[in-house]
Amino acid sequence: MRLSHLFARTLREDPAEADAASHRLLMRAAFIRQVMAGVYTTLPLGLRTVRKIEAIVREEMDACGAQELRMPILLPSDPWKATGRWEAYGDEMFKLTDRHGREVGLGPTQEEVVAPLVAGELPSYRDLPVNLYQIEWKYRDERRPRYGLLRGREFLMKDAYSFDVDEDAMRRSYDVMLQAYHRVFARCGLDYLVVEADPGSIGGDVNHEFMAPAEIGEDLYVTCENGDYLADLEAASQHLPEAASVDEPAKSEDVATPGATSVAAVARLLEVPESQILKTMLFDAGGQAVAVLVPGDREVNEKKLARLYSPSQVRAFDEDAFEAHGLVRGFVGPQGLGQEIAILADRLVSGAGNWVAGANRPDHHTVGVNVTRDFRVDRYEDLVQISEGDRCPNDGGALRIGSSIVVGHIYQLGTLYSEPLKATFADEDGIEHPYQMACYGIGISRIVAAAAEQFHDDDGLTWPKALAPFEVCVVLATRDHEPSVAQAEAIYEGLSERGVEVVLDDRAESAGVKFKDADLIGYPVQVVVGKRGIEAGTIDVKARRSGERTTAPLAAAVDAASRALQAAP
RNA sequence: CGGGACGUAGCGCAGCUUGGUAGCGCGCAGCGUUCGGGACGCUGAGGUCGCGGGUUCAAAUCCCGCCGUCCCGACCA
Repeated sequence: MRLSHLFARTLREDPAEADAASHRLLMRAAFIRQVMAGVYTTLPLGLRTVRKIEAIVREEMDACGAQELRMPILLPSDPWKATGRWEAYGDEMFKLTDRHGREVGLGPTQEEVVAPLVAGELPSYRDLPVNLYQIEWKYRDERRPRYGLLRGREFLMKDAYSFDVDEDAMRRSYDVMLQAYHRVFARCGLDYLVVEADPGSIGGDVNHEFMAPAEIGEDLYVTCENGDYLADLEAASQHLPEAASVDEPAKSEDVATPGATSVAAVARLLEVPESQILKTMLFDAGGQAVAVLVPGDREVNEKKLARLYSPSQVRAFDEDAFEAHGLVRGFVGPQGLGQEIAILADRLVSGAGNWVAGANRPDHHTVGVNVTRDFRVDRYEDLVQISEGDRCPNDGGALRIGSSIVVGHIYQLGTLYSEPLKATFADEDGIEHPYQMACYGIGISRIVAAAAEQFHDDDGLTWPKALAPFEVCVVLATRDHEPSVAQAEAIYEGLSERGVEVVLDDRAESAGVKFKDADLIGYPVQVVVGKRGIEAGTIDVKARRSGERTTAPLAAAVDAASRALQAAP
């Protein structure tokens, strides 16, 4: 490819709407252009990177026996109503009406298509297992699309679905894919982690998230400073601190705290540490009122709470709920709460006493509050969000919180979808059973953004060679010097013949522009051919990521470039 | 959905407070010079000032409504 012919106009300045590094640089380097919020055109350079990721994914999927097919994006609503997801997905699913007034949707994921398909084709246990995958655009009407390709309303995803006769077989299929996923992300050159995570709305039991650590990432994970613990923040637990020696229970009495509805305000007013305040959070769990007690310097992890009450939905009390229970928002304490409200406390609460809690009347708190004497706890559970510095459950080391981008997520679904969809096979005795399913997603377009987040510097992108749109750029750093032009052409041809993905910057631009563009686009290796070098019989090779520059004899130019590429990450 | 900001040439922005001929930089076109880290000079093209309504002799500028984009929050494979 010659840059003079490539549809790729770089931007000198950061686009106003781009904030995230990946968004900014993918725009500037002419990989993508925005069409509307969360929807992008993929330009030729961007598409080459996408195709490389697709190729890696295809190879690994095919190698572990999965078969590629293509399912529609435009979907009938009926199967979605059968699984309850037409409602559950809500406004996040794009829904439209065809000319006959029938409801149809754009696919956010494809269980509802693949399960009936397999049921129609593979009616017998003899036909199983099978694993089907596709690489196709997905549609989700995100409440807030953001950060360019990181959270779009349209995104490219590899989704796979395995079908097995029983749970053991399903777990075997799952493990094969788990290993394939490791190979995919390793081959992409990404820094990544695997953690067991919260199942979210897809449901199912076991699931693993593949996370690419990046500052901008929205998914938090927890590690131990000693490297022996790794978990999704939503699932992380901690080693409980030694129970502090509790002072003699003090006399409990009400104090006026006008307007102090927040932990911070109460702490300031009464001059006590936030950790001494007993925070009482109220939730509705499928009609059951639940009070959750945590120390004031802690947050409730709603996902942990939700798991205790699954499948009921857990949501924070709204104004009406406070009123219905006669509670004063901002001044709630556990003292005297009726049996109709379940009282859950985090395990941290058991180790301390003489709390400051809401007095259940406006503008008052109660000090010297102690469990049993002043309030009851129905259950102690692990309910707090882990914070930086908490103790590792394995060795007590300090826990650290990191942010990451989820680039892959795999789930053991069991019969969650096959059952409502009546997707069944006959066993040896002719008895019908729902398939044991598992599903496996990789965000292809998200990997582009995640890699850009992980691999860039002040000058632009620094792709791993597995993902770069081209491996080598031959920069012709002169316009009129005929011998240089001829040598650049020769090196370009020589690299092409060796199968290197090479681009020749033969544009009528100044050398400075070409250098800046080469850095911005992030080819792993640059070969600089100019008058100065050619007259001395040399060319220069620059490794983009390391910045290392070497000068090589002109006769060995192709070898030098190949070596630099070999050495590049 | 709640809070905030922004919308003026392909891109980045000024002008708006205090209404009166629509500007700057980059990019683009032509000519010349230059030619290894976003070159220089001269000439030139390019804008319903997001859309609709209102106030006014006069609106990019003031008022009302709508649309769009981004950021924070809530939510989320």
